[in-house]
Amino acid sequence: MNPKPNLLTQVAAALPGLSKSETKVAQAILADPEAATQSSIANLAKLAGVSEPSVNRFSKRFGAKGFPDFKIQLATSLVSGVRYMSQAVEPSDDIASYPYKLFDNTISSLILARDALPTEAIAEAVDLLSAANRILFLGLGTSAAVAKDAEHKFFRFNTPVTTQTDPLMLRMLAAGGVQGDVFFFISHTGRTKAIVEAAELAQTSGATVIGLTSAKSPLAKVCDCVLEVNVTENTDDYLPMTSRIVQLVLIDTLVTGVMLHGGSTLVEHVAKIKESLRVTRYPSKK
Amino acid sequence: MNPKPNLLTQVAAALPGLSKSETKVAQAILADPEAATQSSIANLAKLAGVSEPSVNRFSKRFGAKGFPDFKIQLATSLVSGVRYMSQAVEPSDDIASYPYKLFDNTISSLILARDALPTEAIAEAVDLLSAANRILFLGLGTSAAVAKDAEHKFFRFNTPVTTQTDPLMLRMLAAGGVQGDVFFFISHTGRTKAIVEAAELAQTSGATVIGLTSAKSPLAKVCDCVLEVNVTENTDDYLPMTSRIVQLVLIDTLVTGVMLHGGSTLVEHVAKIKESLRVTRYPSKK
DNA sequence: CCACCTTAAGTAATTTAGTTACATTTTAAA
DNA sequence: TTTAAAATGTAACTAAATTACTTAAGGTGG
Repeated sequence: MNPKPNLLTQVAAALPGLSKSETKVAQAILADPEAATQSSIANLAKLAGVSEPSVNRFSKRFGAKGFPDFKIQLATSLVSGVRYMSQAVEPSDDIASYPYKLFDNTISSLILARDALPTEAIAEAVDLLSAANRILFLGLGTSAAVAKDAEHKFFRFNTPVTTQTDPLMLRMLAAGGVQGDVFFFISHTGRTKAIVEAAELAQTSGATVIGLTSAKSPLAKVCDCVLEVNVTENTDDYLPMTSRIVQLVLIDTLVTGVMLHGGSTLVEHVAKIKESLRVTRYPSKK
Repeated sequence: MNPKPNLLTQVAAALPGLSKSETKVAQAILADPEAATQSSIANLAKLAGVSEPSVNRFSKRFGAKGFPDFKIQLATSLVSGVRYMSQAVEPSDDIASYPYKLFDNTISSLILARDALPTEAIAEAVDLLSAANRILFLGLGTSAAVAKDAEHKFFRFNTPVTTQTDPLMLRMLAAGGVQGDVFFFISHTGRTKAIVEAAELAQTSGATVIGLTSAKSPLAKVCDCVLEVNVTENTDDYLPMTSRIVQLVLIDTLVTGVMLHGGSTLVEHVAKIKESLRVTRYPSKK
């Protein structure tokens, strides 16, 4: 639907197959993409140590109409200066770099996820969740926090909603599923045994099973509806971080979908619930 | 540090103060920013129904060197086609629009937050967390899920970490704080009474108090270290969504900071913990 | 209420930047 | 070693953008 492979990534990927001067141009651009978007063709040519037409040819090779067009596309690959490419955090990073890297990586993941949203699955999940008599959000570890967040969001609707992290309770819940129940399993890897087994049990029990996981995982195989989220964690040495953010935004999408599905009645209901929280807060001045 | 207010937002904001032809240009650009980045000055002038120099003057008014430069800046305001402006979800939205709006809004918030990161406070919080004997992540409602996520992340370090959502337990915990304890309060509004009161108690008890909240809120006033996150929720009719995402990424930043602070010893410890989870998963094929 | 001044917008000339066509060099193959 | 094809550079050319100038519009003081 939105096939827009990032130009900067493309340039990096094409590097090995480029000719001598084209390589020089590519390197000059990759060295400082922000600067490249600002320079004239003469400037960049000088910087790369090649002639102007070489830069022009380079631009056309990547599908641009010419150099100015290339610059525009390049600028689009940068998000307000965010380098829309994965950058691992290194031990040498300091306070001036790692926070930005983390935000940039998260933003990049969201952009990639946005360009590959499983809209049909989302629509299906919204229908299933809207029709549910009971919803169970189930995840372990990091995904438990995601499940908890989902519970909070859906709690504001009229449908009973639960989370559970005890594996034994999970099995019992899953085994006791009935038609009308929607089991929503969350697992980035889709390989957590306790989750996959619970999903199998739920599937057998006649309940509806939705999975928020990566494609072709064991969990995906046992779901009625799979919400695929394929995020490659680039911070392997450290901790998984970006995938759950994407999961959370996807859940926001489902919340919004259910809300729109429910129409004004549901909106009013949610407003009422929101209002009930007012007294727990100190009033704002405005 | 990175003061880059978004051009598209700036244009929209400047609209009321613009002259007749400048307004026309602004409208033409706002109507289809993507197209504007692709057109020539002649094209855009025709589209807006003004002369070419008007477009040029317009460009300069917004700090650009000229029209081409303006186009580059404009392209930077768009993230791979993401409209880097808040767009409210409307009842008329369907599956083809609302998921993208949600992702776009989240991405926009992250970009804005990234350009206003409280780096000093982050550095301070990292030092405090690294030195802590015990860490308590405390939030209610949506922030409870954020706290739970933080707990999961910090659990992998050597420091004892807890969360608590029962308001009575919260008070008791806070009252019983000792030096070496780090109370980490999470509240988007910073106006939740139970949280603010607990923060006051913790403050009095001699423990260190960190707040992840918005600036100048009641909570911010009673913290030793305030991590300001100023996200304006643009989905007022529906549910708070983007603020917690920013909070989560900020916590990721803290986790990374503590990790870097701890050096190789901590990295090894975390690797060991990660390894311990392996047997709970089905092996991946590769 | 009119004249003048200030600001805004358009026209046309100029300048700058980018492109194309062609020449030269390099490289690989026969 | 010759030859041809691919790659790169030079220079002429084209298009686009900018500047300087002119005209028009709107507001203010006489």
